[in-house]
Amino acid sequence: MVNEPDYPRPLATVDVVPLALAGERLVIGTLTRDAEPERGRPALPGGFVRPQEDSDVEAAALRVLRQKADADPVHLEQLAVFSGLRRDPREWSLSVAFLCVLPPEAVAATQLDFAAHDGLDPLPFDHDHIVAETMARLRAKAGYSSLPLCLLAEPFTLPQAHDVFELTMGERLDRAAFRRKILDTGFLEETGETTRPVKGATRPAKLYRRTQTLRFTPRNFAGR
Amino acid sequence: MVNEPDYPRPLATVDVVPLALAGERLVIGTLTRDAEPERGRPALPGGFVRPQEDSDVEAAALRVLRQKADADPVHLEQLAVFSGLRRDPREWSLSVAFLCVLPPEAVAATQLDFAAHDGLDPLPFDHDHIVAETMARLRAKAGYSSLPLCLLAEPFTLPQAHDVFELTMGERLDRAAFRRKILDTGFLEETGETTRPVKGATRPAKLYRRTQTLRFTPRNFAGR
DNA sequence: TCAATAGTGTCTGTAAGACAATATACC
DNA sequence: GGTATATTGTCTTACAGACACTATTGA
Repeated sequence: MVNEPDYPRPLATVDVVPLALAGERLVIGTLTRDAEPERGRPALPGGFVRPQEDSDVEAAALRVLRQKADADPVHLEQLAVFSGLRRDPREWSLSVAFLCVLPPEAVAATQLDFAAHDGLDPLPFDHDHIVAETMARLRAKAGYSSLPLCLLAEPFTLPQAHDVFELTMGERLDRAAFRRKILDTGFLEETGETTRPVKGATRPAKLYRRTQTLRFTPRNFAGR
Repeated sequence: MVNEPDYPRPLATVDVVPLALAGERLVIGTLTRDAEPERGRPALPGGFVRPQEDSDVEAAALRVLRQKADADPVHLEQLAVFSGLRRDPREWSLSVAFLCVLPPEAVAATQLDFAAHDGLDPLPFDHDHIVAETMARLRAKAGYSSLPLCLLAEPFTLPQAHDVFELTMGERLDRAAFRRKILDTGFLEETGETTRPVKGATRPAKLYRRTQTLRFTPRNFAGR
């Protein structure tokens, strides 16, 4: 398994798609590249896998985020491997892409430049493709997991949760149905606190935090 | 992006989890390793990524399957990347694992040794872990995709489809509900033929084949 | 009191699960 | 007709979507 002298090793990298909530917008973080190729252009944060430093590829992604962007994710998950000559035609490479959720504070507090996910300027390499797959994954998981909640700063209200689900799914959700369902899942627990009305006179909302589990039981295709 | 002389490149491999249907059983294919380490033990088919031969990691997986196992998959999809020192403690490596569905004929016609997925002897490296994640993925996708149909030889009957979904999901499915749903999805088309009764006297069943699309719309968490 | 937002109750249609009934083959 | 399997019909229940109603705050 270890010796295969005839074959050169491919370049192995990680690329991170940093997602965050900025007001009413879902935004994606980029960094201006400081090395060739594509030096000076914004691109997804990424870097080489360093076997001597990184215990695994997740650790490599975290290192890249911390070192290059000064960012700490709420959630990080493998998206897929993108490989071949697509990225840099000069050399075959293999990149493990990660979907990364940052807290809303990160929009102001990191080295990243954020832009609306649907208003990004074209990115170099295959990064547009990686972003598209990330958005598809996020939307899909909004259908059967609590992933969108990671975008919110805790504690949050049910209307906020409702809004972030609408945003990530890209469709209207009935308020009453949403509340019933998400409260049934056990993903939320009340903090006991409520908001104090900000703008004038409105009813205060109960505050919640996430419970541990990120996922919940998906519905079955063919019944039970 | 290309030059980073200070850091050695990790070993990049692919590992394939070959799934097939053998009678009433879901089986997994292994090969006896012909190289160190773990020489002589059965393990998942795998091999090095060869940038000069393989256009991407999917191509690498296909090459490994064809060259080492003489097998041609009906379906191949990335499962995840497993990385670090887990596999071979002697060297950090990065393996892209693939879920692979073989047709039932492959059980007799390939170099692979097949064993029931729940009766496998312990495999070397982290292969048991990879198999476990594969089975979880298969089960999950049975809930919202037509993936299990790839396990069947075409044409097939609705009772056969029903059985393979029960098998992959690990639970009983109501026959009538299953038929209603899967016919609604548009994943099946009638061939116009029917089976001829094999054992004595039974009603013939209509025969179907898969339509192109592998996936269908998942149900939404929070409604529409 | 009003305005604004949070939260609940109720009706309805759809679809899944249970299960019985019917259909079609060969003996 | 009898048996075995395929296929369909029906009833019930659960739940999502629609939507209106109530609750709670500060002005």
